[in-house]
Amino acid sequence: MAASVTLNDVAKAAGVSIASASRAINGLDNVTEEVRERVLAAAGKLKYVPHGAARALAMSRTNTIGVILPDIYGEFFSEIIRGIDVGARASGLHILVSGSHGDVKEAVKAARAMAGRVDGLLVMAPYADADDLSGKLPFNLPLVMMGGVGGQADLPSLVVDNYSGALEAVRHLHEQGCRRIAHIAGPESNLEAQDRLRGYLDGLKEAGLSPQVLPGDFTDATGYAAVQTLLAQDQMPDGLFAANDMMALGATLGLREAGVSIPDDVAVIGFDDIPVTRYASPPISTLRAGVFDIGRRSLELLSALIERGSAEASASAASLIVRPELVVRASSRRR
Amino acid sequence: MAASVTLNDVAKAAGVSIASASRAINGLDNVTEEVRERVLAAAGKLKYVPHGAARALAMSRTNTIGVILPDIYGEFFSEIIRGIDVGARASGLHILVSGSHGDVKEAVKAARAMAGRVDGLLVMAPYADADDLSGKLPFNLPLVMMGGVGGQADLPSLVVDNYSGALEAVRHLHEQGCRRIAHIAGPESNLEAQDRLRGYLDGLKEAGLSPQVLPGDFTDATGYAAVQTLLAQDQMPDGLFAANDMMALGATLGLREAGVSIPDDVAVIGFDDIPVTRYASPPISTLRAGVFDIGRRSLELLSALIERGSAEASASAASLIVRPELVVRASSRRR
DNA sequence: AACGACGCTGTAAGCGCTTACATAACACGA
DNA sequence: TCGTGTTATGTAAGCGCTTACAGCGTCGTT
Repeated sequence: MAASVTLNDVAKAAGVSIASASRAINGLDNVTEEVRERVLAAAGKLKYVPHGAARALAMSRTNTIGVILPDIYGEFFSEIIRGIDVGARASGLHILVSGSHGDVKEAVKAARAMAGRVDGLLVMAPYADADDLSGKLPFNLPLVMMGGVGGQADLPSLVVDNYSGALEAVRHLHEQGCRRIAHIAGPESNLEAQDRLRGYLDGLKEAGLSPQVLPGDFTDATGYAAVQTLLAQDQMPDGLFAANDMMALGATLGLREAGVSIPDDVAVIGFDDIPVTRYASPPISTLRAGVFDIGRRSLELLSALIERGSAEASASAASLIVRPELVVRASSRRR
Repeated sequence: MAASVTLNDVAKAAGVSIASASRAINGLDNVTEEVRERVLAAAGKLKYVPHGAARALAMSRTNTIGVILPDIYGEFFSEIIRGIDVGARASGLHILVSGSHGDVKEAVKAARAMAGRVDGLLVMAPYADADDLSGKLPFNLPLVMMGGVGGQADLPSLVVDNYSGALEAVRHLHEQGCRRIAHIAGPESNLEAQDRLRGYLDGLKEAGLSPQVLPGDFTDATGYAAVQTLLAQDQMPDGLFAANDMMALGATLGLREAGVSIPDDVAVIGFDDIPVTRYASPPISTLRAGVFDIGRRSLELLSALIERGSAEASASAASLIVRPELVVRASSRRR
């Protein structure tokens, strides 16, 4: 079914041995110019294309890295992928992506399927029960975690300081004069969401305010739903911190529909700084986690691990912690 | 570096031949229960993970399909990928993605790199000079084009009827009372953009209006810039058709800043129906190309090609044409 | 009791490629 | 002229896996 013309065919057509053909095609220097030309000519005529799997098997090198994300689309992951893509191009690597759809088992399955097809793994698995992962993932493949792991996280990783970010969000709203600050939380089993919730709670305690937490799952729909809940109660909050931007977006949509003024009646802030926050009306304040950079830097880290022996390097690899940056836009700026 | 424990190790540990080990692991029925258990136990203890490349080489089957897009991030492509992902999961396939960054040569390079690592290719290459492609791509790999090709398009493909869509957009604006309808075009070398431009021009002719075309490159920045140009001229248009949603988004941003009312002063419509159009304010009218479906259906088509012998199937594969659907939102609805 | 049929297991031949090693060819200085 | 170093080429051994085929023990049948 697949590519039928092999290196052997090329070698025969050029009248040389398969070894010479291989050398000529790979640009090694120990071949006569004449042979090289003959081989390349033959390859061109036959439309020869090297067989990736065979090459990978022979060299145990794939020049491909596997990427496992909860999902592979949507603003947030798209931005991560962009970062990875940029890094990968710079390192001449290809990427094999897979979505785990929020399931640890799926993530493990995906990782297993990638074994032997990639030189390293970039994994984001913000699952609370991810102890499984650490045990099952590393079939001595270089691995970089994005965003922290459940169990004993001794893996090299790039994590966002979600707690501090959330704290900062709350402080910001407080400074803007908000006194009733509600929080739309992320999925309960999501580690990042948990940290953001902790930051929120501590922030409110610090300010001496009483918290209100609404459930959410990181989608705009739940942000919208949360607002409906709020609208139905006696007193609206005057500040709203959503655990991510998509929910903040859904929330502003709901507020706008209800004729609530942002930020005057309710100040809103999200988390992540995905591109769409800028187009919203009003543009949404957020904590810039540098999503793009997380992707790019993770890849660079992984790439470095691969270059070295991986095993030793892996041990030395510090876990980088990214401190998110407060980005104040119209949705929370009161004058 | 990579996975070190091989099937051979497992076989030895289980005290059986490598063939039996293979059979046990792959769930074939011709093994004693006892042997199977021994093998699986050994595999578990040794943390054996099958080597993908080796398996691929031996079976000439990868269960992976390659996806080549101009870019692999951003709302539009993200949506395509989502469609592909959904389809792939349904068919038990993995996806190897690559961005061609708007360059035919890159696309070809990516495709070559995928040879032997995928069972089929899903390609989007809206380049005007894509004749090269048709010649160089098909190393007898099943292939489905998304969105049409430059040269003689005898390849199975899924294309959007951009011309009709554009025509419809113009008619809609006209019906809403617009009499000076400007167009923000896509990249000149982009086939889809060309068709949309043609549709626009024909639409204006049909309505007896005179056209005004502004350059763009599908990014929000150029949509914004186009509006600046318009604002600087004597008379603003009262209708604006952007060749894609991102530019429409940038345009509305610019108009809003300038205090121009949408849709009363200027009615705006985009193309593609990417998710963000719904969050914009006002929500943007557009032509729903069913981006998600294009991804999913392309994959299904490809998957079918792979199942059959590919070659013959390829010939019979009709090119599906998707007619975009007008979605009217607040940005162009005048009452 | 002998024979074929049947089912499990092992042996070995690849899949297409790279690469260590052997070989051959050639040029050089002595 | 011969040995030696240098370089181009070929041979063959894998990389880890699947799978056709052969081998062999068992059982049912006559």
